[in-house]
Amino acid sequence: MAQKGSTPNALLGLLSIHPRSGYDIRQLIPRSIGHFWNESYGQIYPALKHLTADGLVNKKTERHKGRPDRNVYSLTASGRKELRHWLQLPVEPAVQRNELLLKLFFGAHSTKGVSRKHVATYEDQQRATLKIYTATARKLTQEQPDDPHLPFWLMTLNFGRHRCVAAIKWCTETRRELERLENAAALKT
Amino acid sequence: MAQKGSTPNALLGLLSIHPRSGYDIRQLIPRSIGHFWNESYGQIYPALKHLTADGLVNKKTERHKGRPDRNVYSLTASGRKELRHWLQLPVEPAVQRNELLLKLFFGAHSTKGVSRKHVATYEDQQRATLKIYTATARKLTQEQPDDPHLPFWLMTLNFGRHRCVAAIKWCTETRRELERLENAAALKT
DNA sequence: GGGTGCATGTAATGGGTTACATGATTCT
DNA sequence: AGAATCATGTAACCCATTACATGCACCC
Repeated sequence: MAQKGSTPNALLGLLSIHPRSGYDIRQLIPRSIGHFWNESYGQIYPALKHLTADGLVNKKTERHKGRPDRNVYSLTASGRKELRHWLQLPVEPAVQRNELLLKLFFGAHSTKGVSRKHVATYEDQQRATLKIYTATARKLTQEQPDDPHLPFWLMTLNFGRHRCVAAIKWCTETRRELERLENAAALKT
Repeated sequence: MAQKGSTPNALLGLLSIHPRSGYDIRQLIPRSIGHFWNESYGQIYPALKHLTADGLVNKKTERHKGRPDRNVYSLTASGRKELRHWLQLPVEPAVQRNELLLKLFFGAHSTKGVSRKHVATYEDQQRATLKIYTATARKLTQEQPDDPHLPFWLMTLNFGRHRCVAAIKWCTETRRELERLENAAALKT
C-alpha cells in the first residue's frame, strides 16, 4: 500500500502539522527537522504524487494571479492512520558514517597538525551549531508557548545540545592529546 | 584519476595498515572502523578493481590447496600519496539522518507511551554500545601498547564514549519530561 | 547430508542529490 | 538589465545494500 522508507512518513508528519505545498515543505525543513533530517525536491515531488495515488493525502490546486499555481496537500483519514502506525514502529539503529573519525583513524599516516586542524574545525562547527540550537529553543518557547508540539520540538533540540556539548568536550581532550603526541615525537629527535 | 567519494580512500587507509584481500577488509571492518563506517562487498570488490586500474594498489593472487584463491592488495607509492592527500582535505559536514528524532518531533500525534518506549530502547542500545567501546579500548591498549596507530584508534573510541554518555543523559532527561507531560495531561481529565 | 567458513564477484534494487527545464513577477 | 523568489516537475547520476551465483573443504 504505502511506500517504504521514512521519506513519505516524514512528509505525512509535516503535513499533519499544517497543509502545505511541496515548495512549502522544502522551505520549512531548515527551520524544523533540518538538523536531523533532509529532503530534496527530487524526493518530495514524486513522493507527494505517490501519497496522493495511495489516498493518504489530498491535493488541492490554488490559483493566484501573477504567480505559479500551488498544489497544497493535506492528510486524509488514512494518511493520519498511516502516520500513527509508522510513529509506533520501532526505530532500527543504523551506523552513522563519520568522515572525521575515518580520517582520524588513519591519523598515523598523516601529520599531527593535519589531525589537529580537522578537530579544531569540527569544534568550531559544533560551537556554532550549539548556539543555533539554544537560540531556536528560546525563540520557539517565546513564540508558541502553548503549542502541543513545543515539548517535542524542544526534546529534539535538546538532543542536539547534548551532542554538541559532548563533541566540544571530546575536541578539547583530543586536541590536547594530539599536542602531547607531537611534543613526545619532537623529544625523540 | 581517482574515484570520488570516501569509499576508495577508506580502503586505501585499511590497506595502508596491512595488505589485505577484499574478504579480509570486510571481516576487519566490524573490529576497526565499524562504529562509524561501513562498506559492503558490493562496494569493496568493484572499488578494489578500480583502484588497481588506477595504479593505487597492487594485486597479488595467492593460491592455496583446498581453498579459494585470495587476491591480496597492497598500496603502491601513488596509493600512499593519494591517501595522504585525501587525509589532509577538509571534512565537509553533512546532516546525519536520525529517525528517532524524526519520530519524536511528531510525538504530539502519538501517545507519550510510544515516545517513551522509543527513548527507552535507544537508551538500552547506547548503554550496550558504551560497554563495547570501553572494552575495546582496554583490549587494544593491552594487546598493542606500542602500535603507533593506537592513540588514534583510542581517539575514535573516545568520541563514541562521549557521544554515548551524552545520549544516555539526554534519554534520562527526556523520559522524565515525557512522564511529566503524561501526568499533566492526566490531571486535566 | 547439511551447515559454516573461505573467497570472489555481479545484478537488481532502492535511496538520494544535483542539474536541468520552464516561466512569471518583483526587487535592485 | 539581471538577479532573486515563487513554484513544479523530470532526468541523470551517484552511492549503497541485498540477493544471487559459484564452489571447495571441514565439521557435526
